[in-house]
Amino acid sequence: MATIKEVADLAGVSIGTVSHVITGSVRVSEPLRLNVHAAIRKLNYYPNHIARSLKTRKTRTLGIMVPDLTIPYFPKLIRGAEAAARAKDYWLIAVNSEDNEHRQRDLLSLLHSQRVEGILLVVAAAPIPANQIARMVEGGMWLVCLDRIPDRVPVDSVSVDDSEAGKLGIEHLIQQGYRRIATATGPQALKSERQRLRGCKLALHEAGLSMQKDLVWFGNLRPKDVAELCRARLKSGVPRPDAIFSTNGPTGLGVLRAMRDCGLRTPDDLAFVTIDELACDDLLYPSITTVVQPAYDIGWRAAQILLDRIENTLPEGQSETIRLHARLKLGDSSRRS
Amino acid sequence: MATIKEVADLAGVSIGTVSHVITGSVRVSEPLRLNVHAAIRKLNYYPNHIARSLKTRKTRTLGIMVPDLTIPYFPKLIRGAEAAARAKDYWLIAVNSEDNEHRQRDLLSLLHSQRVEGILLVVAAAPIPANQIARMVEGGMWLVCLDRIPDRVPVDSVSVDDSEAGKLGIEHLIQQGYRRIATATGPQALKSERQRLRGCKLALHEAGLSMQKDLVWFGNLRPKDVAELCRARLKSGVPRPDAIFSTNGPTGLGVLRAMRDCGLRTPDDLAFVTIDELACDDLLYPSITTVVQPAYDIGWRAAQILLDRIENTLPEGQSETIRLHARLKLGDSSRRS
DNA sequence: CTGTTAGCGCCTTCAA
DNA sequence: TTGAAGGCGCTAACAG
Repeated sequence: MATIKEVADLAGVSIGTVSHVITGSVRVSEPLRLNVHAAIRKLNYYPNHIARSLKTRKTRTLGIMVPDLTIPYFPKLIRGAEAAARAKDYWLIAVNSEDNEHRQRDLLSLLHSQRVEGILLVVAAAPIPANQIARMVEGGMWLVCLDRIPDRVPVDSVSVDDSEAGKLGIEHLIQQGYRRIATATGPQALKSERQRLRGCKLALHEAGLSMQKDLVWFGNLRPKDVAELCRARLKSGVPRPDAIFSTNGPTGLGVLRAMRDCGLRTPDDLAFVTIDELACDDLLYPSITTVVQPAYDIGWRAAQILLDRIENTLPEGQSETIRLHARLKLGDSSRRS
Repeated sequence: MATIKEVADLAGVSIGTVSHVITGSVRVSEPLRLNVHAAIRKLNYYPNHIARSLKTRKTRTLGIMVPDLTIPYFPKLIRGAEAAARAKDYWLIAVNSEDNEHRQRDLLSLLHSQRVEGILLVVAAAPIPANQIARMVEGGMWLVCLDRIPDRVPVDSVSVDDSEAGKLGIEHLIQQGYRRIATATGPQALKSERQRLRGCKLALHEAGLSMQKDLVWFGNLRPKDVAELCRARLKSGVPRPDAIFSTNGPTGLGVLRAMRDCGLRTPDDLAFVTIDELACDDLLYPSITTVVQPAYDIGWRAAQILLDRIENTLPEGQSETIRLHARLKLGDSSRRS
């Protein structure tokens, strides 16, 4: 691969001049500039970012780590973050923790070693190793948590207002006349899931109902597992709920599969609402009522904060906490039966 | 951020010794080794990959560029590639071209500048700038094309056997008794789409049918546009097809939306088959018959080839061309009506 | 305006 | 087994 020296030799100038042309930091006379550009093209020269970064101690690169690219929510997050990064001439590299805390640790090191200037992190759903994050921040790396917010770690964070999202869904079901509402939720290691569940409880209480123990179904983020769990609940002797509320997308998918497997139809047999849009939910018949998270915005806002941190335009010593509103998208699955 | 020098000072050794401990390339006595490790931990030291790469001229990093992370097919590709990379202790960074050729050019430069050791590329669907790719390869960058294969560029490539995939779908519909089959296809700038269409034609001919001009619907990869196109076709005076075959996922989504909007049900009103799995297609009612591409495998194989190139274990001067088989996944949407 | 030069942090001979 | 030193390719003073 061509180096700046080869370009300089071919153009008959010094490497300094080539560098000036490339960075545009110093004026260079037109003829030399053209010479240099010609040489660059002829040699198919690409500046070595690695060397540049070593020198400037800047990479203009952000990292984003998500648990699973195949959950539609995360690509949306990434697109939002990417747009914000690009607008400030940063670029974004994405990596995948697969909800594995060891992999998360390794990838955090990797990103750190690659000297990304900041990290957008959706923590892995494992028992969250708060110290991984704390160490990172102490190590001088800017970090913004998205979507899933770790407990007890003072760190910038952007997510949907989880409690509100849960409340929104349950309130809607209550308003539609449902009373025996089951809640299917994900890993309680995640604060976001706990908060959503809290929102559900709140909504029930405000309506003079209580959250029945046998109607809270603790699942995980694997639709297959959730489906199995739900099939058991839906088949068991006890009276069926008249509605199911799911606190996240993958869990919701599992619920829907279980309903299909049990031959139950929504909303005729029981209503269904979920937090997080399911892929192609508009094509499902009947369509699904959804508490929509502003995924793109969350990614965008988080990247904004990260960039502000990097460029030092945010007051230090206090962390930003942004909670965006969820929105109810009505479908047929929660029609009054 | 701590440097190797600080670690050396704290541990009371030279930077050479620290380097030896880290790389493990030279034996270091146990006590010193422990000293060094203690210092590393105390300083929260992360080796600077940038400096290391500059020195070793190796980054152990692969890049993958896809057009759109929100199309479910691509994350699967990425996971496969990531698995293969990880197995050889490489890591993979993903970027997004948004099917924009300018962005593709910039990102290719960026990846090159970042000195990734090879690139997995799903080309943007724009009029494919073959010279972008050729230049890259001439510039000494290893490149493997996935899924969408550019014309006339000798480059390693891995994809599904497109013609076969098209043939598979149409043959199935014919076998189910459908005769008036419309084909909805994507951008013809993509060789893969042309090949798939060719496969369709082939299957029709072999069955003694011909491909009618008014039954080939040229769409794109935006479901919204496709839906509009299809609505027009389905409403127009001419007799409706008795089946629709879509040559890719996003196009297929558009077809389904159009059918829904027109109040047409599958397979009662017309049958439907698509290449590429739709998200949660098992939940759609009725379920969709799909020509499934081995997405994970494609990513995996492509990364394998790329790594083999990098490690120089593949004969030079000829390019690998891998075509994997598609598989028919039966659903209800193509039941004999 | 152009050229020279001193590192950025690390790895890797080579010598001790 | 350990340390010293050169240099990877580039940028940013600084000198000319």
